[in-house]
Amino acid sequence: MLTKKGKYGLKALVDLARLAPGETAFVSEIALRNNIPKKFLDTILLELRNAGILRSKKGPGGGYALSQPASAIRIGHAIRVLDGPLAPIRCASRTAYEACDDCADPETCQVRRSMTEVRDAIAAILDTMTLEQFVAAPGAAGLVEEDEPVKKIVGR
Amino acid sequence: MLTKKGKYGLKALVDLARLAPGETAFVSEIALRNNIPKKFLDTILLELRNAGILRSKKGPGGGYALSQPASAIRIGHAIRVLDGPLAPIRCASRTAYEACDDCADPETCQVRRSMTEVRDAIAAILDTMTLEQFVAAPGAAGLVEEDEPVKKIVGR
DNA sequence: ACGTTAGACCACCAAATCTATAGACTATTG
DNA sequence: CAATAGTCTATAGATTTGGTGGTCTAACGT
Repeated sequence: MLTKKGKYGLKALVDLARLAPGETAFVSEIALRNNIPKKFLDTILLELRNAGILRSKKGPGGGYALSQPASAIRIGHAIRVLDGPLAPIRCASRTAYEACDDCADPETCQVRRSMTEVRDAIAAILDTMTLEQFVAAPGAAGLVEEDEPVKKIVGR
Repeated sequence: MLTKKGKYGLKALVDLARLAPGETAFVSEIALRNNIPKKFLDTILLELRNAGILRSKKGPGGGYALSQPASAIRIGHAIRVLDGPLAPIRCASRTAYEACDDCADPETCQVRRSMTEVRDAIAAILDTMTLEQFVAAPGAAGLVEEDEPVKKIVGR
């Protein structure tokens, strides 16, 4: 499950990715633009910063910005930071494997096998997709219902 | 996330699928064979029964059995019954869509777009896989214990 | 230089929900 | 009657989703 934390984090990343290079944004701005509780966003951005995905500056004129170009940030990474492993079950995770206590033999566990398959499918998408693609998406990717002329968030 | 409920349920289904046709099993048997707390399994099997996946009979000589051949039971269905929608986020679900309250326009939400992609990938696996295949798997299916040269990203 | 102040940062708190059980009782059937 | 499914209630613990209230750092005006 993608929790609200993960979701808010992704929305914030999208927001930041839309900034002009070098520009920064305040937590309060991002919160306002995306309907995210400011304080909650505080802790989310902090985690992303500690993970090296964002950088921040204090004081007047400070704010948050991506620490790398959007093309270098993988969605899967951000989600792992905020919500933990992608695998639907721990014993199917490659980055955070942990045996179940109720399974005698993990090698023959059908549940684990199938969930590993699912995990790989998820990872194939999320670890491949960059923030750049993620932001670019309008119309490009698989999901297009109708016209939708984008809707840019310009100034503040 | 696949919760323990979902996991236990799947294990129980595997157990039942291995029975000879016409044969039934007691909750206590299944619980014992799979290291599942009996009482918890009670409620799980009940839900699977109410969903039409299992049938049960009370009294001596009673027990649980699949209500259909294993080849007709889809894993995705069982998981939805026990753990809810497959989609990592509600607004990306096709079977249980629900708009987020913080999103002005679901159509342009990048998070939703990408998660819909993920959902489709998950569903493609889980809604295709039958209990029969699930049980058959030993060694055959996609999971190799060694390093995985797998990782294929087929298009979307 | 120096205080003001914007805004990041930090620590603890708390309600709500979800998870994973347990216990006791009821209903059904051979 | 005895075995076994089914039902109801409760609950401890974890997780999620925030909130409160402050501390720290650095730019800016004077």
